[in-house]
Amino acid sequence: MDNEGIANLIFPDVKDISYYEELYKDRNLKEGAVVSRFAPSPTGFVHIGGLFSSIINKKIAEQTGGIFYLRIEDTDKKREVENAVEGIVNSLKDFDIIPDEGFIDGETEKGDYGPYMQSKRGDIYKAYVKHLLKIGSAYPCFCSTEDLDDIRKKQELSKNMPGYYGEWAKCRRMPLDMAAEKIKNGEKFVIRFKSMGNPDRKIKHHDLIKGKVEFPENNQDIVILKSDGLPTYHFAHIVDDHLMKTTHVIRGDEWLSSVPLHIQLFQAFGFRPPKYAHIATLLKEENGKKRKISKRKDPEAKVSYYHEQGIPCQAVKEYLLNIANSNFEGWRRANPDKKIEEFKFELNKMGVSGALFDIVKLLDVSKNIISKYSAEEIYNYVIEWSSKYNLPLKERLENDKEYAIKIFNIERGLKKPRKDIAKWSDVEENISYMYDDYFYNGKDEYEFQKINDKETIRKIIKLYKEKYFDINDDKQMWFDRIKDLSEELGYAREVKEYKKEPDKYFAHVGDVSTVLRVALTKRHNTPDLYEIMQVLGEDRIIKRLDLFCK
RNA sequence: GGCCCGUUGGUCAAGCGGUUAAGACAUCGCCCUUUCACGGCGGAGACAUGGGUUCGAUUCCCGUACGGGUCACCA
Repeated sequence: MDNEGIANLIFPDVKDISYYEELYKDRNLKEGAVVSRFAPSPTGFVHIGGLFSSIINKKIAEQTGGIFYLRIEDTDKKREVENAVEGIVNSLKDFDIIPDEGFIDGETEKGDYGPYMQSKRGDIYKAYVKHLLKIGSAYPCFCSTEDLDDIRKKQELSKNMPGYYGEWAKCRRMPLDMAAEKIKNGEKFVIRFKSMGNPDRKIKHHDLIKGKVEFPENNQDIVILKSDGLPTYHFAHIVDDHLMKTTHVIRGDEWLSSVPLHIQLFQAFGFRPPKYAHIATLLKEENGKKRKISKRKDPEAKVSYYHEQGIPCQAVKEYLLNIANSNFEGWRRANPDKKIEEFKFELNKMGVSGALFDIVKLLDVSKNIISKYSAEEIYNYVIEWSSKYNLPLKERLENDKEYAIKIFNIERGLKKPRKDIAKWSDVEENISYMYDDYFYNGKDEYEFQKINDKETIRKIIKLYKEKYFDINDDKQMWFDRIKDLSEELGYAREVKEYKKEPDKYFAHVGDVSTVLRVALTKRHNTPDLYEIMQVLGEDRIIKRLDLFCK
């Protein structure tokens, strides 16, 4: 029995790799075009780190005139989650990340280099495993989990490097006849890569993000085909990225330490490895310590979290882009109206160590983005958001769209637009006082500021209502009248006057208008009171003022 | 523990042999002749640490500490 014999025994009906090498032609792309991919496992919804990675992958492919594709890595049946592919595609779509190839919805794939789902590529992997078997670079291993545990324990005791390698790799030296015998007897086995690496030698790797990295050569005989017949990640990566002509593998840096292995596998086939770029992990702070954002513990790990909060996708994207290339912020300031696509992204400008995900900063980015939307756009976004997360709000807005838009239009569209909405979930609270049911059902315990004596307040409001209020006044007129009112009641007409002679007055025009503001909105911090009153309209105003005139 | 990688203000970060060590978020103060927000101006706040190399190190080298990653028939 020789290598070829074992190969044929294990895979009698498998094609030669030359078939696939023929089938998948080189891509005909212009010089420098990058072929990149996002390759998640369908184990649930997209992780913020996954989004980060796909934004970068997409960007690089796009700006070089290349291809970005979506490949599903579903070789672990145990962890698979139903409908996850659809979820992934849709999440990416929300962020405007549309793959050029691969899955474009839950089940449809496009492109000439598929299938783009690993579970559908079984025969391909087998062909490549068979090839390795034939050339003596792989072998069947019959060790059970118990055997492996046993080996590990012995290694721990003798302080040897753990793993399946060298003298510990007993199946590596098994006579082929014996292996054939076991296979014929139906014994379970996996296929391992026969590593020729020597950890005393170093391999140098130039990572597009991390720069020069040196590792000992890999000497582990890792499993390439599991006993269920599916490949491990490492092996699938080699075969898929080779066949799909990936030029740049841009992935999380948890993979950095497998680079020696991957390069070795490419070499075993005589394939040219792609370029690698390893992205630093997104971290969060907890109890003063940094740690990886975890899907299980942290709600913000899930991309859906931002959706629920009503943070626009554009904001999340721009924030992430800023973490990736910190010059993005400056570019954005210089080009407030340009599309993200025009920003020139550079891998080598990425930070090598993990950044803390700063939600406060994200909200600031979001605030700025929202401030540029028109009232109509805001209305539409809020309707979209609330139809999923706040139905009563949706009904309220739709009941009187015109009124809602007037509210959103307050201090908007100016050179210095108001920036008080950071996320759609802020909106309800933000506009509540513009609606009577909220207003009258809200708390009655609200503070007037400087002027807080009930009788004085009553006097001011009554006089205002009877003598100085006219909904048809323009802004200047309106304010002049409040000044007149202030003067009539003995308050300073101008703030400056008051500051000059603070002893002469009890309060100033600002304090008087605060009384009106609080009476009309039950809060101190509101946008321009004149605009608010214009939107509220005469009836609502009179009714609210009347509360104080009894 | 082995092997990798990293450590510039509270956070994200530029700088990479000679700089008053940028900028943004957050924070504080003042101003914008009504609050808040916006905007403007200003303040406070940093090169983990010990050794080298050098005329000179935040920048280069070595060690230490701390942080992260990885060592599966998971990806």
